[in-house]
Amino acid sequence: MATIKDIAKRAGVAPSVVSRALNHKYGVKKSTRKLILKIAEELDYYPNAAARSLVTRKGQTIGIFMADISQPYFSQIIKGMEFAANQMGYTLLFSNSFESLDHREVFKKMVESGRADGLIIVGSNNKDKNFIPFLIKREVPFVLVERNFSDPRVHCIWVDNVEGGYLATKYLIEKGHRRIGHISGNLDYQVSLERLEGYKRALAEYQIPFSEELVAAGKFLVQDGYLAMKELLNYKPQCTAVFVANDSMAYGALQALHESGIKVPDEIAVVGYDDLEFSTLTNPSLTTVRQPRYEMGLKSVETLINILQSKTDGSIMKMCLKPELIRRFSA
Amino acid sequence: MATIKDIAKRAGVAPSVVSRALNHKYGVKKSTRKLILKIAEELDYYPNAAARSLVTRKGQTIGIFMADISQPYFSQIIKGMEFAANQMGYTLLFSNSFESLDHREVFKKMVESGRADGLIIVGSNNKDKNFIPFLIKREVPFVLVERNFSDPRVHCIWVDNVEGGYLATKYLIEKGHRRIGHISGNLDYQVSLERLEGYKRALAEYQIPFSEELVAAGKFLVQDGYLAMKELLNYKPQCTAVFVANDSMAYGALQALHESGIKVPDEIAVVGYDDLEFSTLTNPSLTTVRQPRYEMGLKSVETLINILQSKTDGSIMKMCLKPELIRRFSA
DNA sequence: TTGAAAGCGCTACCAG
DNA sequence: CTGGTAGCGCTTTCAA
Repeated sequence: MATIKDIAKRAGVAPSVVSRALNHKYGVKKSTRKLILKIAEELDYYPNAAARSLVTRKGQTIGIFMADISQPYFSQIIKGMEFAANQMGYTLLFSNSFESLDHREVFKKMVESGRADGLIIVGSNNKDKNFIPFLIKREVPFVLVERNFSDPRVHCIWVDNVEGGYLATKYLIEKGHRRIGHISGNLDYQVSLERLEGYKRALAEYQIPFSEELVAAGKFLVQDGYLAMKELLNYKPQCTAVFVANDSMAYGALQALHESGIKVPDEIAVVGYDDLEFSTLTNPSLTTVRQPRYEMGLKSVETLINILQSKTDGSIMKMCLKPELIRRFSA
Repeated sequence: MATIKDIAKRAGVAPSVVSRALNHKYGVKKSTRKLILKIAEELDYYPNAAARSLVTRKGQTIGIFMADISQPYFSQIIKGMEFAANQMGYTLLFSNSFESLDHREVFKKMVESGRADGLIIVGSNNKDKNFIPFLIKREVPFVLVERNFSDPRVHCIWVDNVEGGYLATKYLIEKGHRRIGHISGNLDYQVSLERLEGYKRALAEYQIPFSEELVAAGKFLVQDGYLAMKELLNYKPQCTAVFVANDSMAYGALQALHESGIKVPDEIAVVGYDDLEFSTLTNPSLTTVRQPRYEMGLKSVETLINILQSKTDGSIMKMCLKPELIRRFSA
């Protein structure tokens, strides 16, 4: 592996000159730079990341903390992140299954080791309540995705969940439904509460009384949606529509309905939330609320890199993206 | 950030002693080690990865090259990899969308920069034919996943696709089907050819003549399965079953069948390949061939780490895993 | 515009 | 068992 010294020797200059030439900095004669570039090419030179990062204390690397890379929900977020990172010459370092690991340990491995220059934290369901304050105190540059953290020093990008719940429910109401059930997510999570609030807001707007028994709680898994739907079917008079807090649970609900021989959307209409790739493939295809996931990923990385490169005026990014209703055939 | 020197100063020893104590090496008095460990704890010391990797020339990091992290197909492979890596104290560095990038450039960024100690390459559809030979010449430790590369120096882990195709087809035959269609993947890919071969082998075993017109080719996408199924429906006499080379295309096929009002499995039985998570949710749920994806990911990382740590006897791993037929309700 | 030298944090070597 | 020192490959500073 060729080093900067090898190039320097061949070119008959000092290593420092080579460094400057390679980093496109001023202070190198045009002809010398040309020579150096040529030799670097010949020697197939590529800079050693560790050496560089040791002195600059930056590795052009962003640590990503998220619950589970493998969930389809995250795929578009990752894609957006990757796009932005590639554009700006950064590398992404994933800490998968972040939920189940000790946050402080992951932090050490990522940040204290010097591997990551900054962090992006996806999701709101952190078990360590003091983790965000901890990050602030440590003065680590970081951006929160899918979470609006109230501290004014924290950069946040999230989607308006209240609006999403509102859109879904309003759509059902305008289709003529009056008895609308809701399958919520885990009520410990902020997002679940917000989508529920949107649901209530729409009902209120149309003077439809909110009824506790029309709300069944799940934990975002397919199976939960299945069980919750069964539960809702027990209440009479039966609802004619249901707004489900995420697509996975909506798949479960669709299964339950199919099993019970209930026709969708004729007898019961279903609206999901997320717009996963599979939602075009269910039977019937799922009407749902799309979150701009790709954009969230993209923006989060862009924002963080701007901070890392001090290209910001110090203002804090609080970015609330808007959800969009996607009409298909389940409602 | 505390360094090894800070600890040394406080403990009244040399930095080298601290290094040895922290790395659990011999040559440190028990009491000294204890003291050092205590101080390290107090100072919240964590080693700098760049500094260490600069001198050891190892970063405990594995580079993963794959087509697209975000495809559900890869999720289980990644999980297996993560598990093994965590166990052994290694970090995974992903190069997503490897297919569309310049392989040599990714290589530089990963290996020549010193970021990754070794590589795992997932998938067989590399556009750069000479990439594997290039890796061999460079003497980079690497493992191939989902590909049996004939060179005896290359470690490979793959699933027996011929067997998989055979299992699927044989199952249909034993259910009484005689006119069985096949929707293949892109015939440029080795896996497609192999699954097709398994299909032919099963037919031959039962003396069912192979018919070219019963094979329609797709490119592994949902839409391809949809179109291929429509195509197969044009041929009379209609087939009574179809073996589809991956689950995504099977979803498309199911859609086409549903649209045409053809009952599955009564009129046409469908078998897929991969056993994606969603395959339990289709209507009817999909009978398919499961690949041990988690295990592949796990084994690939284990193998590579063993190589990196010279824990092998130099023998080359050629590991062929067996697929398994998962019976559900589409066939 | 160039060069010499210091030093980032760590490990490895060798002498004590 | 311990300590001093060199040096990994690079950037940065300061002097020429």
